[in-house]
Parts: sequence; structure tokens; C-alpha cells
Amino acid sequence: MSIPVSSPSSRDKICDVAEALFARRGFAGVGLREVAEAAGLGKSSLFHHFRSKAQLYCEVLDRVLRRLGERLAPMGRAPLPVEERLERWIGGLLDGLAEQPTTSRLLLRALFEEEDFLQEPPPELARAERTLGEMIGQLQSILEEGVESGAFRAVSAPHTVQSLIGASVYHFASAEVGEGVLGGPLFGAEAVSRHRAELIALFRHGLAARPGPVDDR
Amino acid sequence: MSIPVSSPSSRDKICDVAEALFARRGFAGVGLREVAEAAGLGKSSLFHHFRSKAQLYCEVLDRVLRRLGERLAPMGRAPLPVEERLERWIGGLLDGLAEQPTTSRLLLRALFEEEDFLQEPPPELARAERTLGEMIGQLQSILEEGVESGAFRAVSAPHTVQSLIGASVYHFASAEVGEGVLGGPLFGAEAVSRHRAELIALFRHGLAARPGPVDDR
DNA sequence: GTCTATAGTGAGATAGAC
DNA sequence: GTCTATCTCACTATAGAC
Repeated sequence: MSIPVSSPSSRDKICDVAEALFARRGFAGVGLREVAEAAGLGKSSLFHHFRSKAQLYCEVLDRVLRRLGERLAPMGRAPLPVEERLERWIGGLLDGLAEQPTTSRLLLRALFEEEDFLQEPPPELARAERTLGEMIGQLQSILEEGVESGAFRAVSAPHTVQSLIGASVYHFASAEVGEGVLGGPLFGAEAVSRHRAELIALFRHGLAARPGPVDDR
Repeated sequence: MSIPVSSPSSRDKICDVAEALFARRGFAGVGLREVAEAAGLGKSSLFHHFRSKAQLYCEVLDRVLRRLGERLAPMGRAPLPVEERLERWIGGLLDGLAEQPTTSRLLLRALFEEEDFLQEPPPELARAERTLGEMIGQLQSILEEGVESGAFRAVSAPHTVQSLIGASVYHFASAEVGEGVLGGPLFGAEAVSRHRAELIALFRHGLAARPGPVDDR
């Protein structure tokens, strides 16, 4: 718990507005002039807080991933049945994505865009990638454990990881298209809890090992 | 079946290289100089084929979506049980995505990026959006029909649409991250058929209405 | 720590010769 | 249909006053 007693520093303000802009339009789609104006500063002032646009981007990305990683870290370690641990992990991910609309879009960009837009990547990028790798590894471990223990069907853990990440991250990133499909806001309380329930149920039923005879044509 | 007898026109060549570049780096991340060089032309020559960068982008996007839409259109209409129609639809989508690595990335961008980078959107954009809407509507209809007929659980069709799109499109768009998770290439024959089998099985088990007593805590 | 001024580069787009 | 030359504008980044 940090103490939010002093007014937010310019640095934090810049990160906040940059996060919103990068999430919406990506690294190349955002100009520093725009960031500066939204932060209420002159363009040149940004360079007293960040060495370059690339460093600002990586710092924003790292901040978002760490926020998510800290939320998910305890989920995999709880002393619970593996099905329950998976459901809590999924729930934690969805809560983290639902908290701020910027998170899913920035995360999706980090997942599918190759960061070749920065010639010499700042050190923050490596830290962000490590955080991302830990999150994915944790999910994969839960799935592997569930398959080995017989709690889940004999699914491929990597492919299931891919499906789960895609289903959860894309949903909250889908913006206009997603709102068109739902016929309403993505981040409203009912839409969030509904997606949470639907996705968890989909994987509970989809992964469950069945005792009875199963049609596996 | 079109007759590929004449050598590809400059126009087609431009579209091909632009598709690859836009898929990789997005609208804002690609310069027309780069497109022109890759197509073996001068930068100014592009403007004899396309009015603007925005029009080129929309035309490329429309081409990709129509290619996918034509593949999927017959899937929903086959006179088959709804479970089978859904599996064929998913299979068709995955085949379409696996055919060219550019498709999933361009589609993902169209799904989650708001196209506010073009001030006055070219007419091609509207056509692309219509194609996209038809594909999604078709999937949603299959799901609704399955729920109404009792073949599927009482899932929310919109949320399931979102999950299915995310799981399939993200997977093939995930590039380096996805290859890290799989530990090998995304578009290899075995990886493609494995993901196809895994995703179809996940939704078959995940959506199936169960006859026996079910734990729905 | 924020500003003005500006360097230096590259973008999208146009004009007009060939 | 492709080219060279050029326009205009925005960009990242720096220098240096306050």
C-alpha cells in the first residue's frame, strides 16, 4: 500500500496519459506532442523524465504487467485442488483486465506485436517480458498438473494456454466490435461478471475429465 | 477460380507487400516508402494506384476479410446438426487463419483497434466492416440455435462468440510469444492441426449439454 | 522542472516530365 | 505507369534560458 498523500508527480501523470494513448493507438500511432498536451506539459519537458519515447513505452508496459503479475502470483500457490486453482487464476486475470480498460489492450499489443520498433530496447522491456513469461508459465504449470493428476482431460497445456489467453485478453480489448457483439458496454459490472462466469464455466466443462462414456469421434 | 495467366499487376504486388507490412506493424507503423521499396517502385507510383495510405490499408483489409468470409459463408448453411455446423465453422476459421500468417494479425487489428486513424474513412472500410459483421453474426446464430435446441448448455451466445474469436485469432497472431509457449513454429502442419483439434474439443466439451447430474456450484 | 527555439529527419501527398 | 522534384507538415530529440 503506497501512500497517495502528495499530489501525483508529473512523472506519474505522464505515465497515466501515455498508458491510455499507447493502449488505444500503439507505439507508432502516438506522438509525444499528444502525450505532452494531455499531461498538461510542454513537449520538451517529457525528456526530463524519460530518455526517449521507447523508454516511456517500456516503462508504461512494465507498470501494467507488474500490476497484473502481482495480482496473479498468489493464485497458483494456494493449497487447493487444481481445478479450483485454475478457476481462481482465470478469475484473477479477468479482474485485472476488467479493472482498467487500458490493461487488456496494452497487454494484447505486448503479446502479438513484435517489439521491433525500438532499435536498442531499454532495460525495462526485459523486465516486462520476464513478468509476462512468469504469468504464462504459472498458468501452464497449473494445466500440466491438472492433466497429470487426472483432474483434466489429456489436453495440450500450451495450446490451452493460448486459447485461454486469447479468450480473456481479446474480450476486454475488443472495444467497439465487442460492444457490438454484446449489445452493451464491455466494462459494465454485469458484463464483467457475466464474462467471468461464462469463461470459467467454459473451461470447467471443457477441461473436465469425464467419468462416463464419452463420444470422442 | 480466377485465371492467373498474366503476371501480377503492380497493384496486386503493392497489396501483397502492404498486407505483410500492415499485419506486422499496423497502420501507423508502416511508411509508404517502405511499401514502395518492397514492391520495387518509387514512392510516388503508389498514388497512381491508391488515393491515400488509408485507402490502401482499407483495401488490403477488405481483401483479407472477404477471403475469410467466402470460406466461412457455406459453413453455417449446411444441413447438419448444430454441433457439427459449429465444428465446421471453427475448422473453417482456423484453416483460413492458418493459410497465411498475415490474416490473423490483420484481423486482430481490425477487431481491437479503433480505426480512428483515418479522418474520412474510405468506402472500402464499410465493406470490410460489413463482411466482419456477417461472419460474427453467423457464428452467433449457430450458437443461439444450439442453445435453443438444447444441444448446448445455456451459455450466452455473445460471450461465447467473444471467447471463440479471441482463442482462435489470438493464437495465430501471437507470433514470438506463441512460439515460445508452443516451443515451436505456430504455422507448422502439426501445430496447426493440433490447435484445431484442441480448440474444437474444448468447445465441444465446453458447450455440450450434459445429461447427468452436473456440479454447477 | 518547465519553458522557447530549433535542429534534423522522414512522413504523406502533389506536380509535371517522360 | 513510373519517375524526379518538391511541398508541407509532424515527428523525436537537443540546447539553453528562466
